[in-house]
Amino acid sequence: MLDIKFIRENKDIVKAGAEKKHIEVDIDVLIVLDDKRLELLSRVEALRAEQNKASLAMGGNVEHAVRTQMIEEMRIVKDELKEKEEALREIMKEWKELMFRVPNIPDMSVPEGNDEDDNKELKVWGEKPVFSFEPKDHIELMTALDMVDFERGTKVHGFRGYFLKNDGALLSWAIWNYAMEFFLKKKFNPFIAPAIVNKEYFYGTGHLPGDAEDIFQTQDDQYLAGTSEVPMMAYHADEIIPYTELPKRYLAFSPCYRREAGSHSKDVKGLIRVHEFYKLEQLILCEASHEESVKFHEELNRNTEEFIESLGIPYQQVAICGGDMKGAHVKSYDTNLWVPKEGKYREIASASYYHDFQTRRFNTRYKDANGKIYYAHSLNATAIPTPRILVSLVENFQQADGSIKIPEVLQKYIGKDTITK
RNA sequence: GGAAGCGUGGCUGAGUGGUUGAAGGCACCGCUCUCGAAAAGCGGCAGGGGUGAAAACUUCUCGUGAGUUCAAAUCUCACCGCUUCCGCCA
Repeated sequence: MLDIKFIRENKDIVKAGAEKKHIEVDIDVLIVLDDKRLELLSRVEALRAEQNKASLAMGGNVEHAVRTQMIEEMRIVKDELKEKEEALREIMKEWKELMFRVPNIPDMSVPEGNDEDDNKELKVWGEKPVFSFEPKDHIELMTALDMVDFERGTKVHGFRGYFLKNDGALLSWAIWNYAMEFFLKKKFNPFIAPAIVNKEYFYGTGHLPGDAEDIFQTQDDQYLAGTSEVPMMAYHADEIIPYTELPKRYLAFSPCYRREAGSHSKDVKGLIRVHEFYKLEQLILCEASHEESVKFHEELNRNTEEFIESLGIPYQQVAICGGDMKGAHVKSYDTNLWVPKEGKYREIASASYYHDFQTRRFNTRYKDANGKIYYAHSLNATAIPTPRILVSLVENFQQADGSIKIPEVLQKYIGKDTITK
């Protein structure tokens, strides 16, 4: 959410931002609506002031006749007040809907573009493996090694279902344990977050109203979070944090649920795109400074890079272009891992910052050294998602005999150096 | 799931229709006193919005929402949450 005052004073910047993101929203209509809102608001307040004044007078000793007359007068005020309040409510409904659709302004450094094909490659790391044999995909590899069961997964869970089993399960635990140790060295507080979250908080992160189709819903009007960003941002909703406690640095683990509506034909097989997965997420709340946001954004992104580097998987780093960016984001980097069988990089992690766009919606503020109150800045970045990471892991480290070499850093967590039959 | 009770400021706790945004206490921040500290005394201390250059004026918020009333923290209804007891349960 942007500040309505900012929107009024910086119409052109806001319009240009929406345009860069290819998001349609009529700022002029919003401002006309806001004019009406302010007009009604001041009338409502004037009427209330009258009412309060009379009420105050009537609290004291008043002659009966005067009192009766006052009540009569206030009846008229009341009728108009009711009418104006109703009108204001109607305006506010429309106003809020529009305000939720106004996107955050992308940073100058965000590349122009329409979709993910226009994302800008920033760097590549690692040597792509050269195989002396025809490499297999992760489905074939993991099935042969009895690490995964898609057939029964589909039987039990439905489309996109899977069971991880044996070394597949152990490898997942190894990654979680290693990742916990790795990221906690970066001074995060570890959390396990709920995935069932009240609907209102999805507006805070920007997942609603835009992505409603992609979110599972319970019969109690709670939604299943597709990332712990939602519960972790909601954690400090409606709070004023003392500046001494900033920055807040959280490493949250949670299951993640995504309906993948609209991607029915994409990645229908394997572990790339599933409805239920697990993710360790980095999240930071910091003071309201662009420089701080940029600093932490680079840091979070670098953490992810370092983690992937320690596993030894080749990756590509891209800056998300305007047209591929979500409404709430100021800037995003994606980390894409090499998938040998597909011969391309696939997304594994995403690091973004939001300035105070999310915290305005969550009403998460902090008090600085002078006692002044500001909306905090928020950032988040994937630490590691499972099981998607297994795709690149097993495909890059497969051997001619179908076994999989375990990256050295993971070996102590799984107790072996190779997964064999 | 059933029953009873309860939701007031950072905490505690008064307040059952009219100068109550809310007494008192604690915590916190200034100042006085002191060599310093403690104690004591004095003062300050919620957040949001509107108009305004500012001073200031004004409005909203006592779990949330709706209602009754000229007027609601106080009355009514619904919802949410908490506590205790029973039931069920990893």
